[in-house]
Amino acid sequence: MISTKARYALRVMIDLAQHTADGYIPLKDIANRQGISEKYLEIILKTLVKERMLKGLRGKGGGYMLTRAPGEYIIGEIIELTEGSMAPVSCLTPDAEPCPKKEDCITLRLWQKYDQITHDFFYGITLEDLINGTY
Amino acid sequence: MISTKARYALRVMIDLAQHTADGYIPLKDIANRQGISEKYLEIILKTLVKERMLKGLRGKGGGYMLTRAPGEYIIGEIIELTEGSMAPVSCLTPDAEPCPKKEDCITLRLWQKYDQITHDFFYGITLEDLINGTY
DNA sequence: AATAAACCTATTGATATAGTAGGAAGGCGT
DNA sequence: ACGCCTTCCTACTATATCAATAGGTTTATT
Repeated sequence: MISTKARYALRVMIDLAQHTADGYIPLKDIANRQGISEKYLEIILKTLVKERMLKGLRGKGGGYMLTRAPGEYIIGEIIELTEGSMAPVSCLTPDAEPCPKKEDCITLRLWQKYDQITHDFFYGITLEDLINGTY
Repeated sequence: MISTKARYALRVMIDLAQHTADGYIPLKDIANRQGISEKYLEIILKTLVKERMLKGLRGKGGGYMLTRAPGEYIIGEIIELTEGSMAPVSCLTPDAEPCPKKEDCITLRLWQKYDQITHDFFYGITLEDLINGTY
């Protein structure tokens, strides 16, 4: 189940994409529009800034702003960034130690296939697609 | 992320399917073969029995047994039974109260599509497919 | 009667989630 | 220079879920 962190992140990105013309957007505005606690959003935006998904400017007239065009943001990237790996089982996470039962595991292929499907889906859609519904 | 409950359940079902000729299989045998704690497996098998996925027989010579042919078990059913809904977000679970922002929600369609893909994948594979690799 | 097995209720420790609190640092307008 | 606004940073907390454990009761077979 995808947690609020990734869902909120996505909603923030959409919000910013819809207000690119307005320059820097304060966190307060986003939080109000989206009905999310300011303090909690702060944590989420912190990671997005750290990963250069968006930039923040402090002080009066400051706020947040996208660093790329909406079409350049992959939905899968945003989710993985805030949520961690989307792997359906722990043995398929990037940092998982190789499973000793790997060769005999009948379910491994199932999870791998589902992992692939998931990846293909979320990496085939951009923020622009999401907003325009072209997917 | 799919939890151990559903993953263990699947492994138990596979184990039982591979030993259908041996009559009732004691929990201890399954736990030993799969390397899972007996006590924890008990909890999982309890739900599977309650939902008629398999039947248990008490007493000496007892154990667990499938109630259908492996081809009659849908993987998605087994997962949902042990894990609860596979919905990617809480607002898409069967018992979710209708979201007030439903009409404006830009991400709703994304989650619905992914939910559909997930459903199609796991409901298109049976226990028999899983064992034979025919999927 | 002894034994072996499923069945049942309750408890625990660890971890993740969602959110809160308070302040420090930086940039802007007057 | 000063005050204001806003991001940035560290730490804390309550709640829920996950994974597992413990101990006992019932049922069937030999």
